[in-house]
Amino acid sequence: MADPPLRADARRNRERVLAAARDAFAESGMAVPLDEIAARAGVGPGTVYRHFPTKDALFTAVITARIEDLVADARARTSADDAGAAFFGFLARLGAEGAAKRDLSDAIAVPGPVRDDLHAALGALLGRAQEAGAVRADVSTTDLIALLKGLLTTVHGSADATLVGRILAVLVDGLRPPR
Amino acid sequence: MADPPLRADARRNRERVLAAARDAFAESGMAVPLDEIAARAGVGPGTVYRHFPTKDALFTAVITARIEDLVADARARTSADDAGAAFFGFLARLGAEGAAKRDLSDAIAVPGPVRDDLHAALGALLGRAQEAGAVRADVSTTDLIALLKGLLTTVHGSADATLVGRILAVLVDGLRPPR
DNA sequence: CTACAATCGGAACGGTGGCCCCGCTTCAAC
DNA sequence: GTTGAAGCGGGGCCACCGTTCCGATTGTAG
Repeated sequence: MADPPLRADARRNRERVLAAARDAFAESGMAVPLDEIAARAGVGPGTVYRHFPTKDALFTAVITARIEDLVADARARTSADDAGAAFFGFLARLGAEGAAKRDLSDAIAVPGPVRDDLHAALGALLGRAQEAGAVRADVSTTDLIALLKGLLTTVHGSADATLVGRILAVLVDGLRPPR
Repeated sequence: MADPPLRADARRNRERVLAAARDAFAESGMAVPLDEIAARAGVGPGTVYRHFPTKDALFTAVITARIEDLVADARARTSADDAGAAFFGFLARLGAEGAAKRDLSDAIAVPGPVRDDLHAALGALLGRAQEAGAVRADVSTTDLIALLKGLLTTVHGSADATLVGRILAVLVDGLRPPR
């Protein structure tokens, strides 16, 4: 049942493709042609398809790893700090990530397993923050994702470095319990 | 210099194309193939191009008219009510419109003349509301558009009728001057 | 009614991009 | 070294879609 181990060159190419995909997706999101990813990796398109059945699968592989990092980061915060700070810290982290890489906004916009991962991660943090009274109780994870979409799709490549901060300020104030 | 008047059938077809485009864009946004618009209008693709030089031009024609309606509506509110109510009323109106039609979210996301129109309309309302002290002074029109993007791209076709209300509640609270 | 020009329809073109096929190369077990 | 299989490359197929072209059609001026 276990797959036989990959040949050495195959493993190397797989890593190259993943690295090229990380860069390309970060710059241009899902819109980047698969042939360009292959070219950046120094392989042919056929090789990409040997390792990933579809372009979406490659995108999912790249983004899922990134989101897992973010979630691990957030989980670390959660145990140390209070739930409210963990939650808002995660939002800030998302904003910074979105400003640097274009793929997160595609990940949050397109329904699929990646979006579900992010949904789950946000849901856990949101729930704790709500129990602690740091966030209003009437917002759902779905609402939160909708609110973040605009942030992530707008901030990438903006010349204005203060943009993320201002948008987050509005979101944070709006998410706090009403007076 | 004045263009000669259109032939009767040409004028009729132009209206049919516009009506079909309104429906099609509302349902599927810019993603709808131009051939489908032509089919709905009962004309050939060539006829569409006789009246509109490009698909974008057709989209612009459809959306610009809609935004002008919204702006006129907002302007009417502005003179009657106070600036804060006019502003927040316009936001609610946008949310309702976005829930019903999918094209507004494309209009706000894609840079171009349509986006600029909306930008200008929002800017005027926002400025008045800020002068009246109803909205925090440190948000720009660009920020506002970013915040609305998520709302508009999420809300269309959602089964949850209360979604718009909850998202708007967060935005409204966040946009109010900080305590 | 005639004739001309405006208009129409839809087949065809060109570009793009995801994905597959297959002859050749390279690895690694023996 | 030999050899069988895993892996590779990239040309090419196909589907989609915006746009254009042109022969057929239809409105309308005279």
